[in-house]
Amino acid sequence: MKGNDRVVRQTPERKGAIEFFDQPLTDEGGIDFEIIEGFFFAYRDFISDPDAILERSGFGRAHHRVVHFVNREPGLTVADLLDTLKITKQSLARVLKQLIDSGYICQLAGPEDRRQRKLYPTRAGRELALALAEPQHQRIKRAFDGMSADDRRAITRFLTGMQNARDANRDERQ
Amino acid sequence: MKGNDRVVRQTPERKGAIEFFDQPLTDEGGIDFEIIEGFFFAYRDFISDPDAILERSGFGRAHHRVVHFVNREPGLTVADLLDTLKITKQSLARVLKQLIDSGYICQLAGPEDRRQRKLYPTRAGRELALALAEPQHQRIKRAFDGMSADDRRAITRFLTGMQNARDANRDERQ
DNA sequence: AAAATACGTCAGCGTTATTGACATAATTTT
DNA sequence: AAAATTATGTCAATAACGCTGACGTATTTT
Repeated sequence: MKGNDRVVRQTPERKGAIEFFDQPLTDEGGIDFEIIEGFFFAYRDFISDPDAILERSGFGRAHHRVVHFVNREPGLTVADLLDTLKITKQSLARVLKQLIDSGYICQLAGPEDRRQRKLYPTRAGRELALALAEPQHQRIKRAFDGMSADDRRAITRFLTGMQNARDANRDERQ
Repeated sequence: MKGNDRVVRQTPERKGAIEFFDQPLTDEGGIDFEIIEGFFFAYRDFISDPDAILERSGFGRAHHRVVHFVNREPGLTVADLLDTLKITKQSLARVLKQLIDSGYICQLAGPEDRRQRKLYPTRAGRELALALAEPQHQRIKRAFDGMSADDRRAITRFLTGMQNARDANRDERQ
């Protein structure tokens, strides 16, 4: 942190000096605040599109993720899904149950290991996934507008680079 | 959606045919599922860094956002903050109160309009904001590693393009 | 036969968000 | 000056989504 040049002292209600800062935090230590904020706003707006659709079905973001990944990889097991989402099975339980009960996802016992529940989207489930992806696709298309192939590759690289190393060995959760 | 080539029918427990899809959703309608997922994973991991720090102080993500924006724009009013965060004042209330009570943020009546509460970070507040930004900065640096200036510009453009148009006229919330 | 695994479920809790209603102080309008 | 509006604070109830702990059941592995 820089020196005290940014510090101001005042005595509100005559109750002893309170030290506070009145200068914007901009580039202390070369930190990319623009990117940090840009990421926050971009993600929030990105997620708000499907939110509006989900509301009509009485679902939330958690349902979105489940529908998305089950469509992306039909036949994945509950354990696979937990591993992808990094949540507990108790958190998944309610959401998954609702999606199954509403007919968006169905379960089939694993052919080799019958303890497993392999998850598949129904037609409604596939249509929901597509409907939810559509506005996000449009938003991405708009953001990509006028960009070169190099630029687009850079963005994919960036998104990958921002992620934690995809763990080879699953971490064991409860 | 494409034809029925991806549809499979089975009769689990002999209870009538259930239609489900067993092929991964990949590029239906040219949708960028990689980017959609990349954004999800990237943001989740990006946010997880400060989470670990916040936990120690007993704070959450909501506190993070408040501390961040108050540091970015000292002297902003409660209304400004609500407008930036797009949450209700009731949601902000508890979080802001905790930050004030813990000495991270202080309030001063507006000099022109004394109804306003202008928000400023204390020294602890500034230090917290910097501590929270640090791991995010490192992550961005890592993702940017080996990228050209053009590439980096593309990413900034992308993050801006993904955002909703910054509303000139505030929407009135409760 | 015993242990481990995959999954489901009950019960309780915390954080963050919501809506609605109302209070207070300060400013603006009439 | 009185009335209306504005900025903020607060009480109460509710919901979504995550957590931990504990236990049950079917199936597979040892």
